Amino acid sequence: MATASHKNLPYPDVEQLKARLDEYMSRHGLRSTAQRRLVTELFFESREHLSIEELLEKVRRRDSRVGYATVYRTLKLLKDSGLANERHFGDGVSRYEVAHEDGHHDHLICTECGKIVEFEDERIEQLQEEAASRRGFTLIRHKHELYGVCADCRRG
Amino acid sequence: MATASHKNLPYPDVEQLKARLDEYMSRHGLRSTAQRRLVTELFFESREHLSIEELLEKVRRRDSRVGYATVYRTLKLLKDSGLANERHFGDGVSRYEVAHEDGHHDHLICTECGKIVEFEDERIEQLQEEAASRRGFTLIRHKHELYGVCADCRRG
DNA sequence: GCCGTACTTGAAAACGACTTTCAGTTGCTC
DNA sequence: GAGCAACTGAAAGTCGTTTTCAAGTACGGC
Repeated sequence: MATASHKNLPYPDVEQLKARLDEYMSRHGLRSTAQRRLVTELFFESREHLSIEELLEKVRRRDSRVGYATVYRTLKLLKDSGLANERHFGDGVSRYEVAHEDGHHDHLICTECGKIVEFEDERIEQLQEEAASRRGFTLIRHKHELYGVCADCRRG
Repeated sequence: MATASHKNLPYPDVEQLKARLDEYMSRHGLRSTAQRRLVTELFFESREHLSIEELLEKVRRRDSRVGYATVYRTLKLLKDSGLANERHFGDGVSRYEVAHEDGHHDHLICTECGKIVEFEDERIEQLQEEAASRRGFTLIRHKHELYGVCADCRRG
């Protein structure tokens, strides 16, 4: 496993993510291109929930010739490889986040400024499991989003 | 308030819903047309989570000349009047349900057959409130969906 | 009951966010 | 270094709405 020797390393270990992607790509006969390296690196370094458009913008600051379809396809690749999760927060656009290896989290979304905060609550997960099994369902996954106004916006 | 004198009345009291809609429409200078009456009646009588297309199909069995746009606009009207809720279950189409006057519920969705079951758990609502306020958010609404396989499909 | 007009309707065009196609480009293996 | 399958960007296509527009009606007033 990668070592997090610096406290101020970008949050998910970018080098490890790159290595996992390389492994996936070679296993599937995929090629390493300048565009893919650029898109995936910027994505891995980001801690936000990016839309295709937003990531494209970041990418074009470094190389203005990259096309929308390339970012789209690269995010699809990341999703397929398990390194990215696709999320929908009800504004009609897909957003992507780096997939944590250690399990799952849900989201709090500020309806004013769009800020997205992650949260986890084992007790809620338990109650979900209970609600599902009580109704005869075997739970596979869930979607749990809380919409509200964040402290900054309430003050503002 | 409407009286539920028959036990086998369609579930949400259709007459009451119609009355609420009439009230909203006259308050907003809107007109009662044959199409609107047909669309809203079929919607109110339904206990399902209908897409525009599905409701259109029901409507056209009674009057084949009704257009998609009319159903779309009538559902928008119902949403605006608070009588319908719009939901998104991740298959790319909007679905509508009759808005219960007595609070809120969430959904369990079968990934095999698409069956949708409603559930409510006050304990989960509490924990959500707690998760939000702990992070400085004032909760406005939430979205909570559990995806799994229902008993029927597991047997099948 | 008949008018006038603002509200409605259905068909079709427009929209927005992807998703796919296609002709030209480029990693990678031999 | 050649060959070819994978990749890329631009543009076209898809899909589920959403809006436009010309023709069709409720419905309050006469």
